[in-house]
Amino acid sequence: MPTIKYYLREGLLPAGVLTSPNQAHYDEEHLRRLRLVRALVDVGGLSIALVREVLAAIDTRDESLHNKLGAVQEAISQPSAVELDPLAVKDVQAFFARQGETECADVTESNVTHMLAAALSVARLIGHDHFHDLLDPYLEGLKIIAQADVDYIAGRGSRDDVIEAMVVGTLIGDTVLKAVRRLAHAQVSRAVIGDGPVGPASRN
Amino acid sequence: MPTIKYYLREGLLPAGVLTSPNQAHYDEEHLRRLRLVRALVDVGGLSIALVREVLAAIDTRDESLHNKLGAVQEAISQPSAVELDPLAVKDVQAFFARQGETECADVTESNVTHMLAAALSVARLIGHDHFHDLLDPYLEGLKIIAQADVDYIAGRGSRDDVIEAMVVGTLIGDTVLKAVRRLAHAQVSRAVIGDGPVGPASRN
DNA sequence: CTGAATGGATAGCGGCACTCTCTACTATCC
DNA sequence: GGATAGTAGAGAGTGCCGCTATCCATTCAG
Repeated sequence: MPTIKYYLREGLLPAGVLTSPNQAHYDEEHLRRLRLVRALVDVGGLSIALVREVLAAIDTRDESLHNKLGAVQEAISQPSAVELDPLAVKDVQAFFARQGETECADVTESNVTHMLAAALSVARLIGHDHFHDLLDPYLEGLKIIAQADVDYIAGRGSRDDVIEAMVVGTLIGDTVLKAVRRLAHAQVSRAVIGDGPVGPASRN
Repeated sequence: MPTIKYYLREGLLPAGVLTSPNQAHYDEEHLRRLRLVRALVDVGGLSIALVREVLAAIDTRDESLHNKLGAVQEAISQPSAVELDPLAVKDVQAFFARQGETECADVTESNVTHMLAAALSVARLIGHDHFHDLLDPYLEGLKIIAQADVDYIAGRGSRDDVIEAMVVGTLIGDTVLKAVRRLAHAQVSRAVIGDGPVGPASRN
């Protein structure tokens, strides 16, 4: 309960309707919002500040869904102070070019592309200078996944539901994806070199 | 530089060879390890404690690659104190059954399955009680991705390289995957409702 | 009228990732 | 040989973040 007060103070939850100077009323919408916040924090691993940004993006009324999705994506893709390797930047640009994407002259323009370039930069730094070869198969697999995401979102009724589904689908989806990827790795690994189940795996 | 001293103290880096009581020598291997640590922290977003676990898993000599992969996966899948929804647990079990996986009687046995169950639990809590419909298409896409990962790892020479590639591929791969997924979303979104580029997207 | 509870605001706490400082020593340059 | 600069190692301190505890005035129930 004190946590809720804290969230109210931080502006993550709208203030309740004051029925009297010391009694505020919170409706179903408040509860829903609270659960969304908890979901973003617990599963998405977002900081309070980031949650605030995401909520702001959600609450902006006068934007197209497409833009809103973009805003949410920007918000949840922290910049990470890694310095970019020019070669990694080139990798990203080449990837875009291959996909017939818009030019993407400046990778740092968007947090998402910046994040991608940063990841590839670090990969290079560790000596993995062909990590970008994975981009194409990744995209191939992700097209299937993104299509499923869109279908899922489309199955939602109201506009509010769609927006929330976008956020949830993106953030919880990331976590689910991570987990299922681990399972897929385990499956393939078992098929190739396998011995015994991977599940509990002897620690230490 | 003080950070390196800190990492040494925390046991993330092996102590250098003391050439004299106040002079230690660090070789290429140390540098490589340091860069790996920075990669795990910066891109993987792991805490110092988690990095220690991952390194411990890497450094354990007497285990099969398969088990080592499992250990790393366990280490980087934080439990998250979300309480599990029994229905979500059932979803996970049904998913396993569908894939002809090992029984998976206890979801909490592995951090990975626990993570998956936790994510689905939270989804249910927010009213998304059909999120598990996404599991199958996710796996379908991820099979392509996992295959690419395995091919990538197989292209590495020494055993040490393979192990590191596993870790890097898993953790940096997660980040890359996240970013590319955003791009795929943007692509599909543009195709469906699109207007204008998503990239910079007007914030606020 | 009294006691329990609430909203609002301020201050405090615990954990984490560093960062600073201090000591004891050594290697080096005049 | 002596002054200077540099390093290892260890403990304490710092800043931020996400809460949590306390306080006060009000107010509602009995």
